[in-house]
Amino acid sequence: MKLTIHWFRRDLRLADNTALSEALESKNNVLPIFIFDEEILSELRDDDPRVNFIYDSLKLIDQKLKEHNSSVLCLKGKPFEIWKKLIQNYSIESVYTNKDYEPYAKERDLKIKALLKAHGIEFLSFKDQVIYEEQEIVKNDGSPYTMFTPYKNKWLRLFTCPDTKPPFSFINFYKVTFQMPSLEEIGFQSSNIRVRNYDLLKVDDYAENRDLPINDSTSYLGPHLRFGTISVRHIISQLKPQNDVFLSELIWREFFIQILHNYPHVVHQNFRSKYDGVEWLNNNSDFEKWCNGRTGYPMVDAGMRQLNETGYMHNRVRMITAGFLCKHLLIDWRWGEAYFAKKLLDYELSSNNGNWQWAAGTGCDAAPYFRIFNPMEQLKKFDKDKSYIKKWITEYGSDAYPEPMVEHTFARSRALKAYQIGMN
DNA sequence: CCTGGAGTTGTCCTA
DNA sequence: TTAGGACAACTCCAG
Repeated sequence: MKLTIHWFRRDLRLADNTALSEALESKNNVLPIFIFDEEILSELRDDDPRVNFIYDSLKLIDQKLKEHNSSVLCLKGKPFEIWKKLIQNYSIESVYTNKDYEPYAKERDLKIKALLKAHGIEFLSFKDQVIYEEQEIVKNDGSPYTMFTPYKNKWLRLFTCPDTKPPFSFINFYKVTFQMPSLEEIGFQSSNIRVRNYDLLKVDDYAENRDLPINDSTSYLGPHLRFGTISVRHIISQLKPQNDVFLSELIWREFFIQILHNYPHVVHQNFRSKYDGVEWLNNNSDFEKWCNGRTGYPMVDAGMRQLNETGYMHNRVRMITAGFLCKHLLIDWRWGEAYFAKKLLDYELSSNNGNWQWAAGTGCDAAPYFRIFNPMEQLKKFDKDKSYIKKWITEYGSDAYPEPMVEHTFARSRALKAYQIGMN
């Protein structure tokens, strides 16, 4: 008996899943699989909360399938080796996936597609993660956008509310129940930090609250978009006309996905080489203070502590902490980017990279280099009653809280000078 | 090809 | 107290 395989990656849901729906319409039974990729996992701590979240999400899918005498086959190893074994053990006709736009994933998929092809197996991938992908929103001459506003205008001009996939019958799943390995068997243990459930109702207050870090008014959609436990089509189909500011943020997400695809050099280099000459100080002990939230600037420290303790950080505070690292401490944005990548539950290469380059002033459509946030001004504006900083800095106001590690005016003019000298 | 308007999220100084 | 301009030009993009 021939099988169709649906390979789950970052689309960890049954509802409104493009590739899965397509697979279930093929003539064969569908075996869903997931591969815990050793090459990615080996970089992580053994209590990484994101692995916990992936595991929990798979467990939910598996439980649902088990109600229908089916299951998810969970494997661990290097994807290429795993696929070699799968080809031997099963009679596979085709493999269905949702497209992934990150450099590592693109390369992985190319290799596996070639491997499958050599065995006469079809590899199909579908647009699912985004509304418009890399080549769909382009300038009239066919080249990609590098500025957000014209990109967004084109996006909105083309946009029609997407159809979500209708519910399906479970009858076409392959009727085998595999036991799911435990988290420990995968080499991980449970984490104290948890991904929170999303709340689409919060989207209504987004525009007025997005600048106020104390208002717990965020939707917490980030990790769910990252791992596909909700579909972006579903989110957008729930939006009202007055949610335009929130929609804008989803368009930013697609803007940076598109930038990463079309300009892959941004992963390691400045989008604008003009700034390649900026000499970073890259002081290790300064960096450590920033990481640990002990800079002496409460807005920066509160943000870093929120990140360290919860895996989340408010949008406004991400800008302030990032700007502080690049401008006040003159530390290479890549250091900060790597730290956020390690800690953020909603870490996404394209957005993280795009926004760090924005903060550093080296990116496409970035903040001008001379725009330097004043952390005390930001505190006055966005946390007037100091409730956010007091929430995260318990020793605030006591001797235990450090003095500012660098004086603002001095750091500001030092940064301006470094950028002016480094620019070409 | 030329042209003109515009560009996520600020801050500081001066009048 | 507050409003306006400087910061620094440059590149992008549509017409």
